[in-house]
Amino acid sequence: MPQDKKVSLVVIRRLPRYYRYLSDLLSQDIRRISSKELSERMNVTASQIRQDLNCFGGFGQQGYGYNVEYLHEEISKILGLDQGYNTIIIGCGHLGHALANHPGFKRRGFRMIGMFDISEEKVGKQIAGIEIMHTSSLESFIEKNPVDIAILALPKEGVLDISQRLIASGVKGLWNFSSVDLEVIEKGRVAVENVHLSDSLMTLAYKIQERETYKNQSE
Amino acid sequence: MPQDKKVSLVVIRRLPRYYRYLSDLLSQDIRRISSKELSERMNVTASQIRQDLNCFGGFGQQGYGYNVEYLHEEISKILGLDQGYNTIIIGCGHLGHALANHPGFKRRGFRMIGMFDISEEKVGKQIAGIEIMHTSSLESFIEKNPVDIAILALPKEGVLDISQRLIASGVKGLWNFSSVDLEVIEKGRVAVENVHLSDSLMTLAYKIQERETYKNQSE
DNA sequence: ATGAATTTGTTAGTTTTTTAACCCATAAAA
DNA sequence: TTTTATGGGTTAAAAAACTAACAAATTCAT
Repeated sequence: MPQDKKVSLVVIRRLPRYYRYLSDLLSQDIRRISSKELSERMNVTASQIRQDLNCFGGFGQQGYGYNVEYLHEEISKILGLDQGYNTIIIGCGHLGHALANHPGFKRRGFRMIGMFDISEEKVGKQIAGIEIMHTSSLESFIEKNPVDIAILALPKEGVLDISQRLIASGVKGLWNFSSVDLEVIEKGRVAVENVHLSDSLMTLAYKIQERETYKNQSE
Repeated sequence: MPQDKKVSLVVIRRLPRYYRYLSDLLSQDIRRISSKELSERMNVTASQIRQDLNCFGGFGQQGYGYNVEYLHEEISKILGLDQGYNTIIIGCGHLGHALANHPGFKRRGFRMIGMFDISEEKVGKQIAGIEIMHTSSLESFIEKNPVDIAILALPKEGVLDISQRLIASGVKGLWNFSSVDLEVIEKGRVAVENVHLSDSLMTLAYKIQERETYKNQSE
């Protein structure tokens, strides 16, 4: 039964992980897998896997388990990876450069069709085969080439202005690498996914500290 | 009362965000803030802020609120940002390059002291003022220069081997950008924080899809 | 073909996380 | 100085997330 009510974000965030493990299984030529076996590989409970998948429908078979290829395909549909997304990058610093060259994206249907920067000296150069344009030509570009996703890899000072222009131009999703919480500002007007690298690093610092104190306690 | 029992990771993951907002307040010269006011800025409940902070102690004052500078300082201690961390990067591709140049890290006490790559032609070159060394000299380097954190920015094929060598050398934390779940493999032997960029992008794809269907429904 | 062993979908129970409510200390105002 | 309003800490209630349990469907071995 296909998705009677809104699925919570914690479940959604686990789907890419399932997808990843299923890809691995496929490349090992494993054709079927039970929730129990998968749960051991992933270090989660089998219950959770079954619950998660059943938010979207019954993909398995009693006594058999899940067909790896089928489930892989279904999750890709759920995530919308079969849609294809025209993607641009705003900000061609080191990070924008790295993201443009990230191998995984193209493979999953994210087509890089434009790169933008505010620096005159970068404009005209190429990154990953794409010519850098000046940010001022953002609107005219999007008008000719519909854009689904914009990757924000620019300093946070410029983010607010740019994101408003992007939304006005009809961009559907923002992948934000700057340290502002865009979803708070643009609440509901666009899909936002933040990647707060600094936050993640701070979390690591905490985990290290925690581990040290834990170690000392058990001595 | 200082931390009677283990604080859950969901709370920890919110701390960097509080820290960020407090930094902003400081730069605006705002000296005090109530949980209510902060909750409105951050789009969370005031209850949650008070609960979260009280996991670590009473930093506020009834009738007054929180002293921004003091709270900012305390959170930085909780996260362990006052410790200082010797950090190396493994893998000097585009991503390693970008991370080496990330401005926020040095400011928060993460000292980049070494970069490593397996490619002979990269060895000897400099990134962000640091000379790239060959991965084979990893152990001898760490012996002379104690390393706290290693940033893994190499293809996943090499990650398992490298992480085991890092752990054996006494590295305390791994910041993993490859698409493997290190914490599953190295369970408990080291602090791990994953940044799964592809997962994040897939989540964005889902959010876009969800928003579209939501839009259609309300028409 | 039959029975035992699997293994899912699903429901019920448990734990965790979030939100609300309230008491009392402190600050600001009168 | 007294009064009033503010607002944190804390406890209690509600909601969300997770785990366990089990009937029904299927496979696999004999």
